[in-house]
Amino acid sequence: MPLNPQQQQAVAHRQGALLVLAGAGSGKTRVITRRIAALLRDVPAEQIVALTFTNKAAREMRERVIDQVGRAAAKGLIVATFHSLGVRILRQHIDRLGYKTNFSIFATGDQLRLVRDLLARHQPGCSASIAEQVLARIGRAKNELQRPAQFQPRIDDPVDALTAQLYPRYQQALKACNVIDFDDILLLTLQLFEQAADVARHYRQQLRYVLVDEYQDTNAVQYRLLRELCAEHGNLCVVGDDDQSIYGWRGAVAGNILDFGRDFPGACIIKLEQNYRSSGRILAVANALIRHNPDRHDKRLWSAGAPGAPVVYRLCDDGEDEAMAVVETIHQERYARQRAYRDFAILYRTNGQSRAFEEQLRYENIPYVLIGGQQFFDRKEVRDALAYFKVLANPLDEINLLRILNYPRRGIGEQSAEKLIALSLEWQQSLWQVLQRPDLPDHLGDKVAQAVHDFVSLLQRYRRLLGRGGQLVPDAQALFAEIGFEDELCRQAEDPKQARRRIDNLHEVFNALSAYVEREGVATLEGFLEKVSLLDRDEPVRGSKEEKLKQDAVVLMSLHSSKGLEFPCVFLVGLEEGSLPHGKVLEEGGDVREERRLCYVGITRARERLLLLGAARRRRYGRLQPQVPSRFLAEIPPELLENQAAEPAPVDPQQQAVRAADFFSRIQTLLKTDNG
DNA sequence: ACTCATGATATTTTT
DNA sequence: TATCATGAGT
Repeated sequence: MPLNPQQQQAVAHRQGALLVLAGAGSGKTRVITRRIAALLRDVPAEQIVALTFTNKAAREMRERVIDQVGRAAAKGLIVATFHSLGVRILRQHIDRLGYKTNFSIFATGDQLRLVRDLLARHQPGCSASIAEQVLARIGRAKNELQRPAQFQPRIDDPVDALTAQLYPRYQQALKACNVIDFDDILLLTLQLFEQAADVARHYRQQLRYVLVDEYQDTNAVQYRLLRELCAEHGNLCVVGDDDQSIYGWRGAVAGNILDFGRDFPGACIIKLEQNYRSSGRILAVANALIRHNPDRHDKRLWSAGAPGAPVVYRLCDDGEDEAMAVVETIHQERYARQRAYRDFAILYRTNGQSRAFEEQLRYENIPYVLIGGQQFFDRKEVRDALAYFKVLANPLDEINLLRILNYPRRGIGEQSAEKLIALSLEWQQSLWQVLQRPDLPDHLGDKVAQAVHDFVSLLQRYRRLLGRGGQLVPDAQALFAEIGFEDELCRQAEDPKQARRRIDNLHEVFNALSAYVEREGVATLEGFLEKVSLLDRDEPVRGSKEEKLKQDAVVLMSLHSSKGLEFPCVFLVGLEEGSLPHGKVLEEGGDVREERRLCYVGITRARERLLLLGAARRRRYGRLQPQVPSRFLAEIPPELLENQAAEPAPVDPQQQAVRAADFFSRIQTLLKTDNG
């Protein structure tokens, strides 16, 4: 299909700043990839950098560029996430900021544990749940470019007061462990550019054409980073949609995209308003809703296609009724249009809302996948396994060292661990150094000291092995066999099934490791950890979002997760005050506009059919409460919606036969797979 | 060190 | 209402 005039204009643009306002479904990715392909004809590949927010987006973008220009022409082109580019730069130059270049990256679990430890040490008797709040404030401060010195606690805010105390200590502790957290990746890269003029100059000269996808999601640090990068050449092309800015709560600054014209005077601004995804009726609803937001780049999505089926709003009695209505419609649509299960998505505001739908889908034997919730690399056994890897790569990582010190149990109890930490503080030595001291028996007793000694020599042995370029996968497996990791998993499990799952998860880590080894020319533990901690897994791991979306199953996910995806048939559920817009936002005087955008994102996921649902009553925290329909419904002119009565549609016999057939085929597949 | 009871708490999560 | 984390008790 040829490009439309606006798309062509965006592709052809060369020098200076360019903002492409790409409405939902307007062929944004095509424009970026075509533009990169066009640039590659005039500019050496290594001077072009395209930045995305997800590894998946980066991977897809690179693939699509390669499709157009060939692998050879794309060689040297940088397509990366902000974070992976940051890590790449930091691995080269972070010593200029006083860290060692073998720094490791903390996952949120590691961060939380550190904050808890600090809290226990400096503010004993604090409720533990406060740690999460403090960590969130630290994260927000970092996203807003506030280092410990700049942090301004709001008066009369106890969490802020605590954060002001802990933030500097947190940052010190990270540095002492030679560790950086996620937000540091960007913050330290910026700091590097600001403090090391030669480094900044080097990258400015190397990266002469900068492209950014999903610009509406950039935060203050990313914005500054881009300014630094483009300070000389000014060749910055950003693509995004202010109407789809839904990460404000994480520090994204919608103002970045709104003020682009002012920030980069002379910038060219192009709007992509032709939509290639949704039916006319769906677009009409989307436009009607988003009009209610002030402060936006005015856009009006339009389609050359047909108006399509009516958009339905259905007010249900309660949550269960809502779930039944959804399932009923799935049956009808499958019957009438021969749709696959994967054509349907159920979108909600909060993950907790999935349950009623899961129950109903299960009851009807409809296959479904849940996206979100606990991620693979967040599971305890996986984190424990990774903790070993992290310590082998960076023994200064005290948090993970403590995590594995007595896991699996080896007789170094909590008392002894406390003692060791105290000694480390007293002697001003890292924990790793303390563990290696010959005089430990004097402080811990012989038995414990022996256990510590065995632990240390185990780690040293494997460190030496891996340092000499041993076989990554067999060595790792040998380590876990030696420490009895799987035995520990069995011992802790409540039932054999759980044990099996956990062991499978552990094996999945090895699979990921060997996939990494196979892919990479020079495979190192550090390299693997980097991939893992940036959530960058080239092979979609079992249970990942990519993997799940491939199956033929109804998809359940939060509105946030749905951004960037599309489905023939979308159910947007829980359209009630308190759910969407979310109650927390209403209570705390939050940003209702962002909730509106969230709703808009949900609507624009639909290609052919869109159903909006809500309940008149809902169980909330165990109480049945009356619900008020979402204000967003009132913002859509009634003539654009088909109101459906609450009573379920009568079931016709033929349809019932289809349902029965579905049921039996499910049973059969179950029987087949269960035989083994 | 493990189990059980109690009580607090309850958004969204690209890296 | 469900979940989780913590603390008392074994």
